[in-house]
Amino acid sequence: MITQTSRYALRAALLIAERGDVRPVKVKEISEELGVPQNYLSKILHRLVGSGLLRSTRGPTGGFQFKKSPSEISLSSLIGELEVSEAGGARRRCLLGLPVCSDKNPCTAHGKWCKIAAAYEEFFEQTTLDDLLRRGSSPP
Amino acid sequence: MITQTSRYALRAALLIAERGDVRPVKVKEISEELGVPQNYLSKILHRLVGSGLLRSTRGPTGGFQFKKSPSEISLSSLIGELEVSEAGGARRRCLLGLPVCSDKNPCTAHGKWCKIAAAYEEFFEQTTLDDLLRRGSSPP
DNA sequence: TGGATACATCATATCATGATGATGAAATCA
DNA sequence: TGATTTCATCATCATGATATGATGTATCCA
Repeated sequence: MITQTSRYALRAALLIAERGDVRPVKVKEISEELGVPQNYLSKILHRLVGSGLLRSTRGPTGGFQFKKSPSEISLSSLIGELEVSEAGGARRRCLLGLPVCSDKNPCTAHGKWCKIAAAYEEFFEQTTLDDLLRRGSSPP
Repeated sequence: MITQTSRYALRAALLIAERGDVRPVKVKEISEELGVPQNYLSKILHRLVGSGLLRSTRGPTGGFQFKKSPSEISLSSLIGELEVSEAGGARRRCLLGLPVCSDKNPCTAHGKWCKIAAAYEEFFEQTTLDDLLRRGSSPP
């Protein structure tokens, strides 16, 4: 449902969100903790720097930090730039991949499928990093 | 959400289901109608023959037919064998890709995400080809 | 029997994803 | 200043998805 790259990004982001307010979090630290290839993770985080979510600093005491609060970062804003191929999203919306498929002009799968696709998209748009941080209580 | 290959398979299957009871449906006919590469489609349909869903016959009057009624063919049985990489499905069930993520031992995304993933899987398991055939009426 | 038809298969190409290893470049600090 | 640390980047690779084109092979029918 989401790419490996996005999963890495998500888990790394959670670590950075947890620890980043004290000091920058190093790639090596994250990659060892998550079991993710260091160079690959470095490139992923670098893309998140490019999309304006993270700040990176080099040298000793360097690492990655978020520029915004975790509560302001939706999963879709995090993952959005990483999922290149699914971009456009139009393809995601019609199960059969028809160029025209809408409420007015639906394919035979439209009724059921667009509910699935909508729930999927809403989840990523409405869930924030903060929602996924470990907490004492778990809201419904 | 699903691969191009699966989309081709689905649309081709619908054509075959619609027309196949009269006579076998030719690859060329399908590929021209759907705008799908003929050789590629041929290979996809051949895989569906391999998984026991379709019967193929060669020569003039040849083509593809379903071995079972469209109402007995779930989308997951159709697509299941075509989506190699997502096989196992365990990866699909945890947003963060954790090896262990269950109701008893959930990741922080589990609550919301497993509803999404479950709805997705149920759709493919419970929807049959017959459900997607053009009909006069459209059930809720 | 032999040509035409249509599926089966082989060889090959392209692209994105997911990765590995080496090197470059900025920042820190002794 | 110069060694160390850390991110940035380059080169390369393996794999699966998505094809394309040529060839093989079973079947039908005149």
